[in-house]
Amino acid sequence: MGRKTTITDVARAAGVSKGLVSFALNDRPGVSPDTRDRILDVARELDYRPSLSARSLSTRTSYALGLVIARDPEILGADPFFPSFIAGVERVLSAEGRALVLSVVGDDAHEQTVYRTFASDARVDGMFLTDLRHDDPRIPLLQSLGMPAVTLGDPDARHAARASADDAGRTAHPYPSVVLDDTAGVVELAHHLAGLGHRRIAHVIGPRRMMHATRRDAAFAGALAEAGCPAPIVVETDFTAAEGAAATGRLLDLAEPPTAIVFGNDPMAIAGIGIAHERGLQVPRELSVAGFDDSELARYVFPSVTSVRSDPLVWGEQAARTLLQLIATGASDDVELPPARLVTRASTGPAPTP
Amino acid sequence: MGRKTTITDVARAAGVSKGLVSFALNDRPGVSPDTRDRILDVARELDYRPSLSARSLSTRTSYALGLVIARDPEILGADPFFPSFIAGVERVLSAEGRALVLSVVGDDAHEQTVYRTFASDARVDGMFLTDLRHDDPRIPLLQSLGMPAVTLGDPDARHAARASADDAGRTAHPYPSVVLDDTAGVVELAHHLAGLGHRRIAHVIGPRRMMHATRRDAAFAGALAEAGCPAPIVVETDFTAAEGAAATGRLLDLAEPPTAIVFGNDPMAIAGIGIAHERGLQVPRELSVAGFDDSELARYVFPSVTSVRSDPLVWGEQAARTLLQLIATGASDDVELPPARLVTRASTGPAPTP
DNA sequence: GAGCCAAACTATACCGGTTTAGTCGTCCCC
DNA sequence: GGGGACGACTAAACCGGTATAGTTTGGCTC
Repeated sequence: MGRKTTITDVARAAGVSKGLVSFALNDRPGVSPDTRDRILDVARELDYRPSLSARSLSTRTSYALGLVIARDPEILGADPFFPSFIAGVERVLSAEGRALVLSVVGDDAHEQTVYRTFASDARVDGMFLTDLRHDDPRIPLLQSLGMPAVTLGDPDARHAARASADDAGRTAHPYPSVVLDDTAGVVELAHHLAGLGHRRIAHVIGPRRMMHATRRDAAFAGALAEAGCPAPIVVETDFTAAEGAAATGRLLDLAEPPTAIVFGNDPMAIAGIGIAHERGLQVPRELSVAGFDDSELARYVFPSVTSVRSDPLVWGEQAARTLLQLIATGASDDVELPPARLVTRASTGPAPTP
Repeated sequence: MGRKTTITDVARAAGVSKGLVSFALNDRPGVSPDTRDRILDVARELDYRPSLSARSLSTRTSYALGLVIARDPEILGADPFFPSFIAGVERVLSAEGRALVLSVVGDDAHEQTVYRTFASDARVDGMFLTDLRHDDPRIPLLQSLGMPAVTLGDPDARHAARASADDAGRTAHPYPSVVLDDTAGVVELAHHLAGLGHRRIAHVIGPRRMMHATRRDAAFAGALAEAGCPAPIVVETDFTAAEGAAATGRLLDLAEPPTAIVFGNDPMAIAGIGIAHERGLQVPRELSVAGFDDSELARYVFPSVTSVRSDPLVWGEQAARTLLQLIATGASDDVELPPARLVTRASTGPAPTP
């Protein structure tokens, strides 16, 4: 079987130089319409496909984007966020002939190495920054590596700056962000629970070093205060169902256990319901439970789980689009997605009367 | 800031030709020990890293492996198999300086395109074939594209051939396979349920076109027959919690509903428990439920779910190793992993007495 | 009709590696 | 001491594109 057809084959068949073929294919000026058409015809006929590696070498572009996930494999499996996010990214990339290079790392040290390797190998043209952390070290790292990136959420914690007098004074972050305001849904949830008469409420959040954990914590506590409720009991976890279950156990062991528990993701909420049932508590009659992300399973457990719907798929799509634009034009605006909304289901109900 | 150091820089600094540097770095014969050491020293000092794209171009190797997942994003999120599998693959690849290129596609037509594109762009050096189908069209496709691959499970359905007289006569499959015998766990499960006195048993399986679905179906039915039980009621689903729930509903509506339901994955099992509870049925007192894969959540719902533990992480590791070996040496043996084992938990119990 | 300019096209130098053909020197052997 | 073999190394071709400098062609101007 013959070799793959190269640009030289096309040039020879069309009777022109290979430089001109390159021009025609990347439709750049300097090619007469007739010639261009002829070249394109020949290329199609020979089923010519430019070699990615040759192109990468001369353009210093890899036509791929990178995603490094720094979570324990175990958690990754339980949390539906990333698969959906990836699917959204893919939807955009595959249409553009680009690929997604994925890396899953356990520890932070290894994480740095992967970012460095991706950059120095020029394996990707840009990266997605998820699970943003406070003063995220990856931002200066990527900046020093000259690697374009897009962040999921605003690395400057604009919500905090908003309260301060000098909003304009905040540090401009170097990368465009795609923001999905999760606090909106959390606030709705706080009002929902307060409205149901709950006063002793617990908030089981993800790792504090991740911005979304503290951001939601602040939003939830703030909204409860506004509604005249006491501050929630906050428990930090690593997002695993195991820690969600453990946290629930500890909360229910308190002298005055909460009447409602809000979890940072759905798997933890489902595990929480499991613990409650194990102890013979009725949900929501004796304990209300809510989750986050609104995964498929939330609808199908018993009772179905009240959750805050963030849309990882759309988030992925938009992040991919933003990153591609940044790479192509050198600049890209921040994008604000529709805020997360509360989805009320059967796991939340009126607070039990004492 | 200066350009990246290239092989020419190293050659100049070491006072040799760049060809020799290449030899030294890929430790090939024809370089004197002294010179080799000197070159390596210089390379280290200059922090030289070969350009991936340049190397790709001249060696026709991309140093990346590909995984195409043909599942609906929604299902992907619910099923923890892939994230764990990917984490396992990554563990091996990152140590080898290779990357994983991922693609998530919804429909089959698009699937073909992605395989073709990966091949014609030479974006990957080999591919993982998961969710093997009967007479899987991807095998001849990849073969015709000259793309190395490794299959998860045996595409020849050896378990069927085993029964036939002429075992040697079966078609030799072109790709090495990494087999994790899931039937062992399914058989254990059948005996477990039969031993508990269950007679009316349902099996909610995944899509029939996937080999593992029919394989497990056959194994389960066979083991039940052996144990003197009637044939199970089989329901085909798409692996979503939604269809798992729907199937459960239909089964419980039967005039003689099953006393035990076995599901093809854990999310469906959890959804099944949800439906049972919704109808006021006690699990396992009135209905026993079992899942598959033994995901984290299975341990933490109420009641905890009896499941068959397949080990996606190990599967991913081994598949990566096998594929790398195939690519490097041109041949690789099939690998047999420890079989899946039953994990008994609280969701299965004695059959209710009529 | 000489002079000029732009458009269309060619030739060639890259990109940064690998690989092959060829050069040089040294040791060995008869 | 001449010839062959071998080890160490260099020069240059090559992978398949893109980018740039240079050449041809045709039309327009005065």
